[in-house]
Amino acid sequence: MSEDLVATSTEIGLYASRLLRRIRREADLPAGARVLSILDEHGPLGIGQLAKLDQCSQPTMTGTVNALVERGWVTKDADPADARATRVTMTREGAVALRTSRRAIGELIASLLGDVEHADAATAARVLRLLVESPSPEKGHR
Amino acid sequence: MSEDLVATSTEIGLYASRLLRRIRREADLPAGARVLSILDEHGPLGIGQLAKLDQCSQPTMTGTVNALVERGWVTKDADPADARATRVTMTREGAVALRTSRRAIGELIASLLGDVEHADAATAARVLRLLVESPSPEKGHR
DNA sequence: CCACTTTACATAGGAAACCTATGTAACGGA
DNA sequence: TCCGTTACATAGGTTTCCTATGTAAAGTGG
Repeated sequence: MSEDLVATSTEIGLYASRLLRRIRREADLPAGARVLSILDEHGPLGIGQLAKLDQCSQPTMTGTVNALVERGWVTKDADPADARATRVTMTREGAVALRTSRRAIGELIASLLGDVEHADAATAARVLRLLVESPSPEKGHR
Repeated sequence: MSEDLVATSTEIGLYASRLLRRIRREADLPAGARVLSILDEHGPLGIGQLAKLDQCSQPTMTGTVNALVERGWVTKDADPADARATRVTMTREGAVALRTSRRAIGELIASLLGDVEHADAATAARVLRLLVESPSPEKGHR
């Protein structure tokens, strides 16, 4: 593995960390925003499925979803086929909130990007997506 | 402002958020790692200067530095020229810890990158750096 | 049809990494 | 010398995550 690549990767980690704090401060990226994104993409899902897709623990997702319910951005209904399960569905207010949040963050980042080539921004987005979605390197046996 | 650009920017924000959580879980990126990076780049600095460079509040930096002192990764000495100020200096153990942490994160990300072109990874790093370092868009007056 | 495991969530408790507001002591200029 | 500024420390709170564990419904083998 090239030293250069490790160095570049280190930078990505470092800057991602600072960027997130900046977004949290200057826009406001609630934990629930990610969940709304997932529901927008996949439609109604259960708590466990949401947790898996967002790569967090199930209790964390329970809490996040409850917070979203209180805000009126999603509803929790019983799954008719399985009394244990829950179906989390985005409400119309949730869809509005998602659009608003996306726009705020998008515009913040776009303004910070300044005169960066759009193609370079797209490359960055693609690389980040890959980083998030690629499976974990197996450690040890498995 | 182009809709496409806003969409790309939104993705960058979303993926940065997920990436950071992934790094925290799979490598282990202590809050202090960023401070060590800064000290490595700039040499000994005061608390306030560190806070400014890391873009966090001064109390947060006080806490982070104290934690680093407890771990033996930095020392706090009085500034001989100013009794109020503190000089935070990285120790040899801190330098080792920084190298170790960088390597762990770098290798994690590099392995996740898989067969992404190195040039694309470098572009992503450059874009992220810009996002972190470009000044805030002025909101309103000043 | 009755244990027994598994699955889907909920609850409890706690840790990390931030923040704002405020206090204290030294510095520095009028 | 007085007073505003600067450099930190402290207090107290929030957000976002975690592990461990409990509960109830759903499958499953005998």
